[in-house]
Amino acid sequence: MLTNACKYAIRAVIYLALNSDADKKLGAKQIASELDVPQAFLAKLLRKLSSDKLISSAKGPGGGFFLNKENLEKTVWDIITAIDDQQKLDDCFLGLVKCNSENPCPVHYIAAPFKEQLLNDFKKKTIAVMAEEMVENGTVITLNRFI
Amino acid sequence: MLTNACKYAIRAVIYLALNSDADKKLGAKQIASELDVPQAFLAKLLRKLSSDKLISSAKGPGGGFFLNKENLEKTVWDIITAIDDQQKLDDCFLGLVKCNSENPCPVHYIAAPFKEQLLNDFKKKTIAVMAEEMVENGTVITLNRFI
DNA sequence: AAAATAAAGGACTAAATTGTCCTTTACCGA
DNA sequence: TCGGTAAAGGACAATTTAGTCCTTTATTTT
Ligand code: FES
Ligand code: FES
Repeated sequence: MLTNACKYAIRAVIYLALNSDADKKLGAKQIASELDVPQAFLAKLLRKLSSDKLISSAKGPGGGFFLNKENLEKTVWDIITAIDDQQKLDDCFLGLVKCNSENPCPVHYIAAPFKEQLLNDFKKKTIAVMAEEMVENGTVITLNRFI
Repeated sequence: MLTNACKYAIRAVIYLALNSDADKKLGAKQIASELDVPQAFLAKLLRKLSSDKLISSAKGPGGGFFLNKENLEKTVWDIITAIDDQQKLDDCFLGLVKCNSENPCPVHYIAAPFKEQLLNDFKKKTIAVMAEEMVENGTVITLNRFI
C-alpha cells in the first residue's frame, strides 16, 4: 500500500504538527528517535518534504524542522505524492490491471469502499485537522514506539 | 499489502478453479499467458503451491496443473501464507508498531473494519466458494489481462 | 526404447526499496 | 571571526522482491 518511506514521512509530519512550531524546531535525530525510525533515512525524507515546501526547516544551532501555517494546510496526500513516486492506492488488491466495479475481483466489493474512504481522508483532511483529531481522541501517544 | 507473487498465485489458483480439473490440466505457460504474468516466475510459484498441496500437478505430455477436491477446499489465506513468508495484512496503515483500537492511528477507524472483513473473507471462503461467486457475478473475465 | 513434453529444482540476474555515511553549506552564539 | 551545530546533498551499500534461465526428473506417446 504505502512504502515504509511514506509511512515514516507521514508520521514525522504529524509528529511535527503536534510538537513543533517556528519557536520550537525539532532535529531529524530527535524526530527519528521519537518515532523509532532510522535517522539518516528519515533525514533524507525530511529534506525532500522540505524542498517540496511541505515542512519548514532552519539550519544551524537551534535549527531543525517545524510546520508553519502553510505547511499545516497540506494534506497527507501531498506527502504521499511527494515521497512515493507512483503510489498504489488504487491498485486492485488481487492484481487485476484495473480496479473497477465493471470487472471486480473477488474482494473488490470489500476493498473499493475502503479505498474510497481512505483516499478521501488523505486528500481532504489537512495535517492540522488530522493532528487536531488525534488530540481530541487522545491518540497522540500512538506516533511513537511505545504501542 | 500483498506482494505481486502472492497476487499472481491467487489469480492462478482461481483461474485453475474455474478452468481446470483432473481431466483438463493447464500448463504454466498457458496460465501465465492468460493472466499476463511472467511465465518462469509463475512457474516457480506454482511449484511452491504444488509442494504445499494447494494445487495438483502432473508431469509429462498432457500434464499440467489442476485442482482436485481437497485443493478446492483450501482458502485464499492458505495461498497467502504459502507464498508471502510474513504477510502484512494486519500492519498499521501508517506504520505504527501495532494496529489496535487502544492506540489507533489517524486512519485506523477506516482501516480496521476493512482489514477485518478482508481477513475474514480470505480465511473463511474456500477457493471453490470464491470461484462460484465469481461465476454468479459474471466476474470471470476479470482474471485475465483484458480489463 | 526413443522422443517429446511438462513439472521440479535451483542458480543466477535485475530492479526497487531501504538504509548508511561522508562532505558541504548555512546559521548561530561566544 | 571562529567553533559548533544542524540541514542539504549525494554517493554508496544492503536487503527484499521480482524475474530469468538452464538442467534434471517423471510421464506419455509413438
Ligand atoms: S477489482 Fe480488485 S480491488 Fe477492485
Ligand atoms: S492503528 Fe493504524 S491502521 Fe490501525
